[in-house]
Amino acid sequence: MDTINRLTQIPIDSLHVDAIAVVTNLYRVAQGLKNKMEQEVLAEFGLSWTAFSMLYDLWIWESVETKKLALSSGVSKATVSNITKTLESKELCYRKTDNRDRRMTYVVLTDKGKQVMETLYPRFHKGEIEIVSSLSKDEQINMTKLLRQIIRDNQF
Amino acid sequence: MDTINRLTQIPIDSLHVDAIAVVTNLYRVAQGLKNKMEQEVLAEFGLSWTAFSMLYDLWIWESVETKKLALSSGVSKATVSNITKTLESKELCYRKTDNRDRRMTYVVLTDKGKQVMETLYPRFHKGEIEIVSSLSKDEQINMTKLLRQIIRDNQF
DNA sequence: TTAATATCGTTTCAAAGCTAACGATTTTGA
DNA sequence: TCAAAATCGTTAGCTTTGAAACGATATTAA
Repeated sequence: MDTINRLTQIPIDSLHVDAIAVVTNLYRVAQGLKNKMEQEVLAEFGLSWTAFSMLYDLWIWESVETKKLALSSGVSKATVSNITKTLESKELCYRKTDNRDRRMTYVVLTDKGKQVMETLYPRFHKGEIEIVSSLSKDEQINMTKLLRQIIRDNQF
Repeated sequence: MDTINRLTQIPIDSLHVDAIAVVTNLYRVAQGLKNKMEQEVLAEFGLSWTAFSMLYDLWIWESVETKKLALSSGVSKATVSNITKTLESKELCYRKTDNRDRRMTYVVLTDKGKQVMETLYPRFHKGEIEIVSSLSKDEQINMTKLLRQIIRDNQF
């Protein structure tokens, strides 16, 4: 077969249609996920998806290094700097430089931040459940397995 | 069982851990995907992920209504307006108002835009393949099936 | 010891992105 | 027919985002 795709000029048998489908649909779901959550849950609290994601980390770990926040949320350290500044102005967290290594900064959750998460999280979780309720429990587990495989191999 | 999660105060049997895992890992992969592509492929062409996504639509359909671009990319119409403005300044596309309904605007790919896509797309596609190569062909197909299920049920 | 290198977080600047308000156009309904 | 409502894309004003440059601190190497 020497059939050539009209647009890409790539031979059809070397065009990985399945790979395209995975990437396209993956991003579409993530985008929909983010938009839905921001509009239906987070807007009321004046939080962006990333801001929530950081607050969540702080909720779990109490205090987290700036660098770890960036890695965990998949954004640049500049973004972490900006967002924690916003969160700090809302008194949801504060910054604390490490005395042992004064280059490092810890971000710490305030009591107010904790209270916000306690009322916010149940609603967020409800949204999560709604979104993936299209899948059975087994399908959810399988999906997670495949996603983790991608994360591991690409070091995301 | 009346065990209560320490943080959330939600009874453990009503905390849908599988749903959390799906959402978390899904977003992480999408974010990694976007970052990798923007850094390794798109940066060289001065294009963002969304800008590329729109150019791709234009490449396939030649001309697309602004509204459809927004839906397809999952961004607001204001963003489409901004990005097409940027693309227009780079002479990769131009705008054309519909004569039948003068409220509507079509975005059309220029020859230069077409040329850019012809050299850019093969590289982008290579990146796509790399990223999902962790999965077998069957796993890719299965993943797409599950993702489409979510998209359909949530109307993403 | 001290100069070079590395690491960390912030700042700067530009683009991306959203909501809301707006003007222009079309459709609807009385 | 013609005012009210709906629809479309842009603009205004804002936050988010990242690359690069920057200062401060720590580590390494000679």
